[in-house]
Amino acid sequence: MNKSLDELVNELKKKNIRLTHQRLKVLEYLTNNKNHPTVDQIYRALKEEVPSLSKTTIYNTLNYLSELKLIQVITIEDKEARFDADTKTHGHFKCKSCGEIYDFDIDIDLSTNNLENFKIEEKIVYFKGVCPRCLSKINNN
Amino acid sequence: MNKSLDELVNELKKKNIRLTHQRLKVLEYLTNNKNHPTVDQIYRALKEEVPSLSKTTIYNTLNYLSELKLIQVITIEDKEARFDADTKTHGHFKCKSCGEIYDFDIDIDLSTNNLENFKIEEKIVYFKGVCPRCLSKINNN
DNA sequence: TTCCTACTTTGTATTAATTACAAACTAATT
DNA sequence: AATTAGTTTGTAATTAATACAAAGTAGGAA
Repeated sequence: MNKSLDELVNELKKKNIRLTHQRLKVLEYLTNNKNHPTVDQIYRALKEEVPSLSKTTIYNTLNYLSELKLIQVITIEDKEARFDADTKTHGHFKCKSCGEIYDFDIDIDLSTNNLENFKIEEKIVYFKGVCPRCLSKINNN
Repeated sequence: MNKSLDELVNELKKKNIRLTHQRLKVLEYLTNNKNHPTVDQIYRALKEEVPSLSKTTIYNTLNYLSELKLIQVITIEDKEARFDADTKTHGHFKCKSCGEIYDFDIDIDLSTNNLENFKIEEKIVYFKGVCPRCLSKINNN
């Protein structure tokens, strides 16, 4: 689902999860910035508004929210984790040229494999290549 | 492709890649152990036969071989990279209960998404859940 | 409103995978 | 056998992420 901030806040309230200023800010940032930010990006952006903010809090909050399935972790980069407020199953495409990460729909049924007796709980799909913008740049040179 | 050690060695020779004892041992280990080992597992296994072996060499070799597309890196675990001598596009299923990683075929065409103008070079598919062995254990308790 | 307490935040220290680097070594050719 | 470009090795550095304990606070109780 692509939930609004209000919907997310209501889910937290329903689950009796303490609604701290920091958690609200992180959720707000993620719902407003769908560009799959890293911990460091979130930290640097929020540090201005919340000067006391600690990176550990960002880690705590993001880990907690992803346990609660309110956000999604993306590890398409080997090094740094990225985060996505959109928790529906969808693919991520990483452009090897500009580094941008694009969402894409997985409209086919991925479950028809040789995994008959497996209980599938998560489907993670990452594609890598070159995005249209970078392709057109290359072609115009 | 699921290549034999000989085939891999021939590919290295063809590409004029220096055939060191260490590289051969790493390739040999990967072709004999299809259980997606980590750097540390490879290191500990080969250290006995090649006492001088350094972990940096393992990293160097694995990075080099994956650049050459002779092996595949699996980052289904956030922490540690795993390696696979099978370079054909296939999925990896991780059992959340026992940690085992299973290969599975991707027999459907994954390219029919909203990625019309993208140049797709790599398709990475990770599923997570519970494997049949663990499921039957749970059911028998 | 004030108090209380369990939960949260924060900063620092630590962990652990990976990379950087330079000196010693070696595969493959001359 | 000599040469050399490329490789291995060990140590040090990097860096994302976690552990931990002290200080702070949300939210309910009195």
